[in-house]
Amino acid sequence: MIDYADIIKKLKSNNLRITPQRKIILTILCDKYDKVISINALFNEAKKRSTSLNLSTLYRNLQQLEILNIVSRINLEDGKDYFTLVCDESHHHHIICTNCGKKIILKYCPYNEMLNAARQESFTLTGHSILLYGLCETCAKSI
Amino acid sequence: MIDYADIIKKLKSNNLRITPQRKIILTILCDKYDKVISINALFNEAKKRSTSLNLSTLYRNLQQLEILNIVSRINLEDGKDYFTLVCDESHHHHIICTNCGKKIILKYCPYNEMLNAARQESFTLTGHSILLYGLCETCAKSI
DNA sequence: ATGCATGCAAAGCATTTGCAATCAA
DNA sequence: TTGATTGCAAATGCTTTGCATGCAT
Repeated sequence: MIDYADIIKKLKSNNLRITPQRKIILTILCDKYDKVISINALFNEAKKRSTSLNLSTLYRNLQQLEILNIVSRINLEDGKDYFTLVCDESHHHHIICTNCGKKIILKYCPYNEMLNAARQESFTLTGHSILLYGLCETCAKSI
Repeated sequence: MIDYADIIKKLKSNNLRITPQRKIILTILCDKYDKVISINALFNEAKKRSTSLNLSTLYRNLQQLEILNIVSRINLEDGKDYFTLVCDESHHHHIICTNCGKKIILKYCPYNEMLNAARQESFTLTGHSILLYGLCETCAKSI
């Protein structure tokens, strides 16, 4: 699993500078490595930790981190984007807790079955998106 | 499959009035019943057909039609919303041509397998979204 | 006649961008 | 030193809303 130090290396090797703003963004994402987090939640968390961070800086950084495949952007059913550290580079999908954002890697992917279904309709598949919503054990108990 | 006349009935039974704007929106959606269409494309098509239609009227109508389960809103990977007539009320997913918007009903749904995967992680599944992207036969040939 | 629907303009909201100042390397 | 990065403010783009007018029933 990728950790903070690895990410810093990856940034350096891409000629990106290690600024206080980048550090705080990455620290928060690492702290919440098993959750997805919205831009606003990330921004508020950064404010709590009393580091100067401008919203546009946050947007710009998330874009860069996404391009470097350090974070991934997940569009949930509420229409908003959420972010999370990429922690498994092999093909997978997610189960996400709609209450706390906890994410689970779902290795299962019905790609072959879908491919067959697509072929029957003469479609050439180029991509797919699968997202499961639910409640994690903790949230299921507390709600 | 639901057709124009059915939709008009459904609108009337819900005390919605049959205005020229509603007619043009529904006519376009019926003409393109096998495709998804973006708000802008729908708006431009309406202009072509030379009927007065304001963008906010379009937004308002699409919201109402969605609530009545006459159209469904699909959020594609480009982040934009697309609309299409609901033409099969039973559970299904879609394969969508990224070139022309053609949609195919995909009856296949790996829900049970996903349920098992979720259980293994102690997640209670509450929803899922599956979307396949591809090229339809026509577009695959022409690109 | 009634009140739902529309057009218009303004407001809202999330995100992006231009630019000068700042700072990491 | 110098070029990447930031903060700020303005701009952008999409969607929603308030309100007076119009129109379907």
